[in-house]
Amino acid sequence: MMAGVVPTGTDGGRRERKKLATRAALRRAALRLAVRNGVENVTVERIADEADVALRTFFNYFSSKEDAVLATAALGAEALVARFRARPPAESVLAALREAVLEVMESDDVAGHEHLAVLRLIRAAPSLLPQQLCVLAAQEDALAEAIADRVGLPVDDAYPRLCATAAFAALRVTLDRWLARTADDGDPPTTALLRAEFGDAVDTLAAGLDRGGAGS
Amino acid sequence: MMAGVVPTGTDGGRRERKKLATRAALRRAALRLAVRNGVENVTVERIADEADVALRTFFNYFSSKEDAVLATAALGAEALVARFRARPPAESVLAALREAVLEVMESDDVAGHEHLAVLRLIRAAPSLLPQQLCVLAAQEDALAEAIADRVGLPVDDAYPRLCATAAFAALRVTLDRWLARTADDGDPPTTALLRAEFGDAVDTLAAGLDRGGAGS
DNA sequence: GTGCATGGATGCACGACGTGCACGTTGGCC
DNA sequence: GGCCAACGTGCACGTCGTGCATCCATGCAC
Repeated sequence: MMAGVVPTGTDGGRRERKKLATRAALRRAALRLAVRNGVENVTVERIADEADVALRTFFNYFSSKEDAVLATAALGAEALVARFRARPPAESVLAALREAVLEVMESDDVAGHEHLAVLRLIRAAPSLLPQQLCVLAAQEDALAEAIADRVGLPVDDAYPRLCATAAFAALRVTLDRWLARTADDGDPPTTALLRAEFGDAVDTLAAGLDRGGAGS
Repeated sequence: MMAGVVPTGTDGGRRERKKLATRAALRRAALRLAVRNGVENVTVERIADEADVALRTFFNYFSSKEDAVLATAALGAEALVARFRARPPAESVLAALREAVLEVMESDDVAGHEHLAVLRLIRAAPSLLPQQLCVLAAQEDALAEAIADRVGLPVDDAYPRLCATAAFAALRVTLDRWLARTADDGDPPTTALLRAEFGDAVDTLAAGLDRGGAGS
């Protein structure tokens, strides 16, 4: 009965596709429930029900509900590193980084909207902060490697790591301030504003971070 | 019978002192057990026993065993901010920060040794990483405020936050690389080496972090 | 010193979490 | 069709974290 119309799928078989689908369903269920009810008021059992799998199955994919919610954030961070790698090699590190950030935030795919939701969620839920920082820290490794490739340094050099860490730090601060305006003002901040703010932060890093003391 | 020789203690009464003592006992018990048996193999109940209090009492002071272990790290971070504030106002931000870090690491008080133990512990126990990053993030606020005071900027300016975050990021990278040498070599790395490494990181931040692409 | 109010320590109970284990089912492959 | 590996599921168990009621030490007023 038409078996094998898509012999093994475009990626690697039905099994793989089902796994991916289950993981995505859990990730989205977690995000949806967390946005609707607040992270604290969501149980893992509820997430599993929403994704129509058993409680036990949830733990085959994520180790906690925070992990599931932040999987969306992790996707965004991975996308950022990928875009950074795709920037023209002639661009300087910080310029490529600035453009990569804006590409991700301006992208209209579903992941972009979900990513924004997670960022807002983290601001409202301090219990997510530790794991989010951990997600960023994990991507720092990937970014450091990408930076090392770009400038032609060995991966164990100090510069790539320092640059990657500082870059994510700047991104975190900028996003935090940008999102704070969302809370204050009614309308969502524009990507143009984000471009300006993150551009300033990057310029500050590029120009040298030090300043004299005593208000000079 | 000699009541009131130390009328209310030097700080604020017996109650206050007992609370502080219990908190310190729990903090140290958690650290000691974690170092000896590994963080994963320590239960909250064991920590409470070691500190000679009830299990329930533990949760009156800390919300998790990670919290208790990292309380030591938090002390170190607070000390760092305090030393930064105490540096001569004429020093630039990054110079004061470099000296403050070295002061903390070179201080011979007990807290210094405990702090080192925690740092080593975190490297070996990924489960502590999220909360450690959270501890640092919490101190970023205090450091940002101190930086704002030093350079004479309002606390809601972007520079103090960016600088504080980047500074902690640099500190984290440097300490990580410094501690990695401890694992490789047999002997513990010297503070002189730390001074050199963190000095380099700070110089890099001060000189401007950007670099051209294409290996130029 | 005596009684009283307050705040911390403790025990208890309960829901949630996270994991090891065994079993059934399904997909992949000959 | 038949075998095998991988996945989903239920079960049990230890741990976690918290609300609540209770007991006791402390500090205070007199």
